[in-house]
Amino acid sequence: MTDARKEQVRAMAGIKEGASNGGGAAKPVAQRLLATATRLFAEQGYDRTSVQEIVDAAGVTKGALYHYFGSKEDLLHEVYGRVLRLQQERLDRFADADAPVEQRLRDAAADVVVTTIENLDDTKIFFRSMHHLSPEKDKQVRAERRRYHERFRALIEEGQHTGVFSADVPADLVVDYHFGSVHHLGTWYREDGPLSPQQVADHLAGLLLRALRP
Amino acid sequence: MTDARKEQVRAMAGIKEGASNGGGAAKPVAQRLLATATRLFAEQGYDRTSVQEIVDAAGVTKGALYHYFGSKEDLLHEVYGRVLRLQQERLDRFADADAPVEQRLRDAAADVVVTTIENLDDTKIFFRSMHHLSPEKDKQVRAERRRYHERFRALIEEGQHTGVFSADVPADLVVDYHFGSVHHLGTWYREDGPLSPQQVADHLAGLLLRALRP
DNA sequence: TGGGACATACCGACTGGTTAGTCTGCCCCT
DNA sequence: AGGGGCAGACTAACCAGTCGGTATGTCCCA
Repeated sequence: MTDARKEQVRAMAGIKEGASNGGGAAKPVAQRLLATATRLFAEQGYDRTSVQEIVDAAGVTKGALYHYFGSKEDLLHEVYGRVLRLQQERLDRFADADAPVEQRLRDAAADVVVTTIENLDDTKIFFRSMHHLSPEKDKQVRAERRRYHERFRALIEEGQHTGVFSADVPADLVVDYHFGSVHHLGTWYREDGPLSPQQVADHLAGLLLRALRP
Repeated sequence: MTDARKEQVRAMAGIKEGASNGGGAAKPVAQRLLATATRLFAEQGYDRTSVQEIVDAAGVTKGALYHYFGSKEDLLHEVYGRVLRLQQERLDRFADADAPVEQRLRDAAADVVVTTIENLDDTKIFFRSMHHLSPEKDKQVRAERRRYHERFRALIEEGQHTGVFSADVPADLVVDYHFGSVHHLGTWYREDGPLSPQQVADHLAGLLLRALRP
């Protein structure tokens, strides 16, 4: 299989289940491999998870994995791409809405918390294993992250310029402030804990908005 | 060398330089090994750093490393112990001070930011590689971290009970909120950036205090 | 004061095990 | 009959930890 074809297959690995997949048949192999790898990376870390472990857990062999993916690192990169696309798309939606800036920021800030918790495996991997990427892929991921960061910062600056947010703290720092708490969710949030994802999101967004009160 | 003796030597690895070390002589080997390992772990991650790399960079051989440390993991654990002891000691000092609770919380919150930045290599390792510890050491580290967390939470609860902090957000969540931003420092803070450690600390402590205003 | 007994500090070759990735070939669908 | 989709044995590299060995003290008793 050519590398270009692999690219296509990787893109398809994210498609919804059961599209062209009749009855009780199992997930397509590429999808199953990515899902299995995601879980294992989140549980044990990237370096501690061997390719053999992944294929065993997915019920296939190395031949299958290297048929669909070019390398172990490709799996990691795939996870990153998924998270980045999802969060960027959602941020854009909230930031472009027709509402006062306080509301847009609150909604965007809360939404990223909810989607982070709902994809906690992906985001755990994202924050914990970023430095395992090769220089080129790392550069690409950083560029996409910067785009996200800047969109978020623009919201805060808008509020600062129009006077609804305090301007005596750098907007950049506020972005990292909020994403620190988002980043940290993977460390402490437990599904069986006392707070629902939405409750956590409301609290964190509330704290951010209050910290920004003039 | 017995294991108990190794314990002693490890404890000494933290001593100040030049105590019984005359003239221009290099650092003691154990100290140099730990410092080198810390730097390499922070740069490349624990799993990506081989023991051979560490001893090469420190200018010794494996024999020396295993003379002073029981295992590669011991080096990691040593870094953790250093960070935990330092931060717990400082938190206790600020929390026990004779001042209004707002002031004590502000000082403690700002101090942990400054010491985190000043020991950014250690804290990078701490947050990124915690899950590389063996179950027993992990348990020990978690216990010490919980003690730290609870001391910090007590400060917030005190303020909530006396009415100087808003009580409509769980104190636990506020602790994780702040430590999220501290945790995150290793990702974005650059020594050559526009803000000094103290400035970052003042901003972050300010944001926390404002978020807690009733 | 000299010398044996023992400890410390370190060297570096070696071992057993693991790992990512490759390659050849079979099976099945079209 | 030709190629996509995989199986599974294989390889070359690497890695943590071990172990026998050496050099440099230090202590103690004759």
